[in-house]
Amino acid sequence: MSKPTKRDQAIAASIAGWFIENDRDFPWRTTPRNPYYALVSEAMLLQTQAARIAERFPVFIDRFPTVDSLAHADEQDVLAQWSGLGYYRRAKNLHRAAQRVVDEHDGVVPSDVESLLQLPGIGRYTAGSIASIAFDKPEPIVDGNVVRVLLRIEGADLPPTETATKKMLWERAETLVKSADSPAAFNEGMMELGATICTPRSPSCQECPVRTRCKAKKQGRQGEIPMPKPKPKQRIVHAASVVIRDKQGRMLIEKRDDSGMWAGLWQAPTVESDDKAPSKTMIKVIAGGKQIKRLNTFEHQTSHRTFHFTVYAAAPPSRRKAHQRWATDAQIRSLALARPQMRILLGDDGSG
DNA sequence: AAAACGTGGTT
DNA sequence: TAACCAAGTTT
Repeated sequence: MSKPTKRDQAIAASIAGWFIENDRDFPWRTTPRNPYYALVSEAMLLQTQAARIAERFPVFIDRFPTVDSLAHADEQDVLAQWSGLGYYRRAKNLHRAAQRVVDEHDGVVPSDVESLLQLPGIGRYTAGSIASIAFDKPEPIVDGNVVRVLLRIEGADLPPTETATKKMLWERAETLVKSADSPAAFNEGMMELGATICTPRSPSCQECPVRTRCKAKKQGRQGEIPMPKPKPKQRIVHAASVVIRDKQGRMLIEKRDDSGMWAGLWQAPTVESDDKAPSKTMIKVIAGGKQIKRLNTFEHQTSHRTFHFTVYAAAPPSRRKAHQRWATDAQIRSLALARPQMRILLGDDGSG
């Protein structure tokens, strides 16, 4: 770590001071901060905008108010609380992390980065985040917001995903957080600044607490920094799901594999195929051999795939397959479902 | 090192 | 509208 300059100290003080006056009111921002809330909110916030989590966090906490309650919950119940949020591995990791906190740390969320890093789903960012925000320790954090803010402040036209760039950013973050009076306010301030002022496009530089010290602004290049990230390859997947109700109105559902996309979540009987839509024969097989009727189609976008879903209806088979079960609407609402299946099974398109 | 992993907001 | 990207981690 390099020695902080006068400019570094001024930047750290400006951003921490700005945050104290301009923090948004989120349910995990209690006074004082609750380390369990930090654990849960950080898991939810990975790659997800804070405004979206604001509605889901209180519901989750209502269901699992303490580390202990989360540790003793069924994994399916935790996953169910995650329905529609995506990256479902975060929920499994959070659940396991809570169990480890109970088993190995007497139910107290650890405050040091070393211990935090041992917990599943907690990497360098999250460990630093919990240590600094919940415990006010001078630990650096670098998330997408911090990358953008720091590269702009330095006017550094560097590829943000390169190892050398990341190394430099972590060092700058460390220098700055160690020169801040409140590491918590500085780190949260960096992210808040990136989320509300120093936005990816059309940043509000005139409202920025470090506008006089920002090299990108000085050069008028805040719109070009950071360079865009390379985007992942997209695959097209065709999926057919069959809605099957028995006489009592229950629906036939099955559990997905424990690995890969939507691991361990529930769905209507579904086939997927890469190149072209699944054959009618194949769909009838998963429908239990009865005649099928096409209901509707829709697209679903994920980070690496475009799904073309076709939804069918079929009469109930005389006998369900071993891996399938019948479930009432109420039961289905309490299961872990990915967005497309919420739509298929519950008629919930996510808009409400 | 690169790919997998979800879903929705913003411009 | 179609990019672009969000409080990243794991394999």
